[in-house]
Amino acid sequence: DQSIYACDWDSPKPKYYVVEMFPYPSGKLHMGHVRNYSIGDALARYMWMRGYNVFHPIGWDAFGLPAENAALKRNTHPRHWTVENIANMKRQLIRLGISYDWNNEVSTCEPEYYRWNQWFFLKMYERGLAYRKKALLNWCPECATVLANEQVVEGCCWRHETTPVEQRELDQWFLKITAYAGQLLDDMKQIEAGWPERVLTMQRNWIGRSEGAEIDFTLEGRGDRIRVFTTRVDTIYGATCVILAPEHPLVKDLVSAEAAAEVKLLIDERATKGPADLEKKGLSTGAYAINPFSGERVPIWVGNFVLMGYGTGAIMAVPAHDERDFEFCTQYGIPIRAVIRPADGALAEPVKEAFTDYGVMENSGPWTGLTSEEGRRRMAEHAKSNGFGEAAITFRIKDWGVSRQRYWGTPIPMIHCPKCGLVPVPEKDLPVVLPLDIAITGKGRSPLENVPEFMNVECPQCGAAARRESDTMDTFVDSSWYFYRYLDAHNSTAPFDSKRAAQWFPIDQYIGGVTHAILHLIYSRFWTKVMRDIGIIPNDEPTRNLFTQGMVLKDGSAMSKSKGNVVDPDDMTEKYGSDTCRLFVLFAAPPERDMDWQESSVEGQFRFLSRVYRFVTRNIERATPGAPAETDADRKALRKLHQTVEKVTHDFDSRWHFNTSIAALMELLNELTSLEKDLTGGVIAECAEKFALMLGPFAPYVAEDLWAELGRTGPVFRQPWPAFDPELAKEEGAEVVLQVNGKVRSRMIVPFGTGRDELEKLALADDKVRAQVDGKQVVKVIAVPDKLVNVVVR
RNA sequence: GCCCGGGUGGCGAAACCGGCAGACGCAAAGGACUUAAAAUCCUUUUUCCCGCAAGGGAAGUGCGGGUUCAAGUCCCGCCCCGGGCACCA
Repeated sequence: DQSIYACDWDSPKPKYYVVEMFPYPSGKLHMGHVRNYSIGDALARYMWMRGYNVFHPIGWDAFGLPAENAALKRNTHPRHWTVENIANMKRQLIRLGISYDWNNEVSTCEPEYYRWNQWFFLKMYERGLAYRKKALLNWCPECATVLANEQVVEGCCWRHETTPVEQRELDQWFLKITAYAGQLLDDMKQIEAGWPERVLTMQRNWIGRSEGAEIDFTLEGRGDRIRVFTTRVDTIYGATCVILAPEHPLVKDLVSAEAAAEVKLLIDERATKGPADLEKKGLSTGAYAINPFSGERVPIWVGNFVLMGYGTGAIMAVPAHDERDFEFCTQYGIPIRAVIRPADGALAEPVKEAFTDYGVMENSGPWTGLTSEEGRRRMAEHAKSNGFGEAAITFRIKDWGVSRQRYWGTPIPMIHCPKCGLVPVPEKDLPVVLPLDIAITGKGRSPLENVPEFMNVECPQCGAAARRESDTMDTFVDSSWYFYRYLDAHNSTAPFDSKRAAQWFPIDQYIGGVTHAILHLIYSRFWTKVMRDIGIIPNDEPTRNLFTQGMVLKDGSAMSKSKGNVVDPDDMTEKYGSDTCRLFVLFAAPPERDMDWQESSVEGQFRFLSRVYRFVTRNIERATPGAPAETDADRKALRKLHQTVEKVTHDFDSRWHFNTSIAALMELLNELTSLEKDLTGGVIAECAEKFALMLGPFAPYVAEDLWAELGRTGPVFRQPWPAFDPELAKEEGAEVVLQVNGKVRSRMIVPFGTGRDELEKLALADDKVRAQVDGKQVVKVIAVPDKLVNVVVR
């Protein structure tokens, strides 16, 4: 029964659909996956029947584990994939009736995939888009490893809940996604029609563009300048101090030894507390800075709420017009001075709370009287022409830290030479592959460092003894471009064929979970832009349309192994079969909505499929394809059939609400069974055939079976999608609802297209309408042809 | 705090452009078939009121207002649930 999708690369009507696969460590699918796949597979089968060649490939995000490494199958990282697990998963997919082009399977854990990851990395390194720098990172002393921000739970390690996380400064590799921040934002124009609004909003917030100015304050007594970023230059006459982030490089110079200890405390405390429950704290450095606009001398403070990673790491505090500054300055008795008044009000003094809206500038020297908008623009220009600042745009997004001190991941292809410094691995030496014989302890630095055969190399430049970089790449690197590799999974001279990519990209439809809105979906957009700049693809964006399905929830949260709330589809398929299982998840809710796990309606889906099967098999003797319709029942059945085809086709073409498509099929079956004894052979044949075809995308096995029962050959998804005849689908007449004062009182059947005047006349002649209208004055009659008549009385 | 979703029967849901609220399914109740059970089929099923009945009436889509002949749908103001971001200067 299993059909494998094939792909004709030169198809005139190619469609490229990618359905997200997020594999499950044990090699088992859970119901969340079944839902994703049922949606994607139904769509793929439908598109196929509509004459598109659908490329519906499969990939394994293998977390960098070499597939051939039998020694590592167990007791390594729980997310590891193994050969057996992948094979097991394939068996499960086949059992669910989900088919793929196995020839284009991509495994991101294979050396060939490493090769191209590394190739891209080196291209980026050449262009200055990959760089190494010291950065502060979360460090768990117990695990002796770096933690991602998401792995820090309430200041402690996720695995050691009582061990506070420390901040350590480590050399790490970064990809310069910030260089593309503007494009990532601007190019949203190209995709906003096809992406869900909420994903775009999340990305917009994440990129966090803000327009303002950078202004230099001069350090009193030294010529140094402190550059601050502000979105509100217009408030600069209200700046009553300058505040530096604790990590700001100037802080060391400005504070005494004992104050330095306090600064360290500020840094440590911030590392262990979320911003929400961190009080604003700070200390004065004793130094002063000169406001370049007013010439005023203001104190320099250090504040724990100023972030080194955003803007310049220094701010001018304007307590009268910024809530955070207000809070800080009130606490330390720093003066508060209002310089913006509401456009229709007076300057609020004394200042009781920050006024953060735009207004009119006051007490601002020559700028007094300007609006905030004008002030922002003109003061930035002024700063620029006088050499103490300029208009500036700042982004919230930070460079992508790709270093991982883990075994599972593509080795970063760099060499540390004591003489030459950082040396890239020459392209001819790629791929750098992971050693297979390795002990994973879960402790200490990367386990790779304990493997001399891996670590010790000759410097490609000078030949001296050198060491490899032991960091591996974040596995999000793998997922950033896997869907390009699908097009050309076995290419060994390039990541993929550029002509093919130009033909197939952007992806027509990407289907995945919303959980990746700001991780995977932003990284893959970035990667596409880099590949475009390298010159191997023409497109700016990877995906024209994105569909985010809802999660499958159990006990209020998404199914996941760590929560221990997964439901195994095996039990259901064991009992009812995979078609029932698929039908069930599709019927329970429309695909974009979260779905709370409730198994109760599964019986209904099973009954439905059984009834379809019985209806077809018990009537098969009578079916005479091509015979004309004879009875009234025939005509009714045909009408319902064509209405159903219309409905299901429409659902597929517009919004994929498969729950209503399935409901329509159920209605059709109900109608057919109630008319059954009066149906003649021709209609039975047509209905059974089209029913099987429409069932194909949702319940492929039963559909194939019925198709064979009907004596037809060839797989259902190779048949053309059934057409409908709008004439046959038409009801005999329009049912018009008769309302009096907006309440339904009666209804009537009239020929389609009956005019307004005629409708009004008929309505007013209706007994039930007359009973309501009697003795009252008819004020107005609204008639909507083929729909309703509303008689308004007083 | 800000930004997205969502709130409709006992339950999952439908109503796509402002035009019959509750399609379809589950569960429940009653009935048919059966020695019996399972399976299957039929009937009822938003709530309340009037009626022996046929039938009729009223209310009803989180809450309060509004627009309209007509509002689950549009507008204003709230409440609750879920998600994302959160000292971003």
